[in-house]
Amino acid sequence: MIERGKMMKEYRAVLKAVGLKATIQRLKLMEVIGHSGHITVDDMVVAVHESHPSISVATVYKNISQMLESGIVVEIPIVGQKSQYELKKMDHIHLICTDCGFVEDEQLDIAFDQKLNYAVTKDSFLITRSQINLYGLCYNCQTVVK
Amino acid sequence: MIERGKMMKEYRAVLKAVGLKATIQRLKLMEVIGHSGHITVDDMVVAVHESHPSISVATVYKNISQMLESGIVVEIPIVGQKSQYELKKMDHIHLICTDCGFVEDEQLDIAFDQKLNYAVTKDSFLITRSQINLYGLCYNCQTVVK
DNA sequence: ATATGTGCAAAGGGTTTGCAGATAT
DNA sequence: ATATCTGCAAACCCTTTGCACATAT
Repeated sequence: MIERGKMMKEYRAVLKAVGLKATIQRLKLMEVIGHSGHITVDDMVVAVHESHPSISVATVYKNISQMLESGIVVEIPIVGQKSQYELKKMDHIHLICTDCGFVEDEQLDIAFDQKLNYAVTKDSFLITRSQINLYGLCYNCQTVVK
Repeated sequence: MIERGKMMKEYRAVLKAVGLKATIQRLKLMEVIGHSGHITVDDMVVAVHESHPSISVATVYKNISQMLESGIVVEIPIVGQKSQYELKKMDHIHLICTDCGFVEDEQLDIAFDQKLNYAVTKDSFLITRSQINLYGLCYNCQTVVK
């Protein structure tokens, strides 16, 4: 589990732990993802280019795939939009604004967890990961006049 | 809200209600989606072709878009897979098997709803739709020896 | 009658792949 | 030293678009 805003050294350790070499491209990528919280591939490419203009799109894709496989990055599929990606952390809820697209994290509390376990028992379904997305309007988009 | 297994006449009414003409292509599509529960675009194309071989892929895409816009069909984005689509019904939970890909519906109960409302109040976030996907292993994939 | 919808084929855009040269360990 | 990684460009999807013909109302 990685927390937001970790520094390079810690990303190095994370990569090492899953057997991936700590290349500049990978470190920049993790920095970008960690800093943003959640981000699309396109935005990753743009952001990474700011500090390392020569990184290729292919490299970004290859690395995202590897990081997904190794579990250090997680996909957030979103209705009507491209998926976003985030560094692996505790399961939590996403509040997704259908107007501006902003994604906010919300802690998944204990009562919720119990609820999830209930579903397990009931259906003989072994849950390994929960993905809770609530779509609606963020505070800004509720109040701003269009 | 549409229930699974409605017949042609009812699909006609649904289409009329949102101002879409009741073409054979659309009726077949709704039938296929309704019958399957949840289905990918590719599988829709295959299934529709069985009863109506001349329907074009472009038509399927155009119709899915329109049905999403008009709200009679809903997208289910899934981690690491293509999105699936279902006819609009009450919000519910999806149990997604990460092994065989099977998607099962689970009723969203009242306690859950209260929880969602709590998030609203707390964050001034106006929820319009909830999407809860639980990933794991279905009963079959837990027991089958590989 | 006419506004919509369909099918075709071409265009578009995002993602993947293969390979030679570069890099981390 | 060498297994792994990067960048490039081509290949590959899946999805969208434009247009002439067909269809639902």
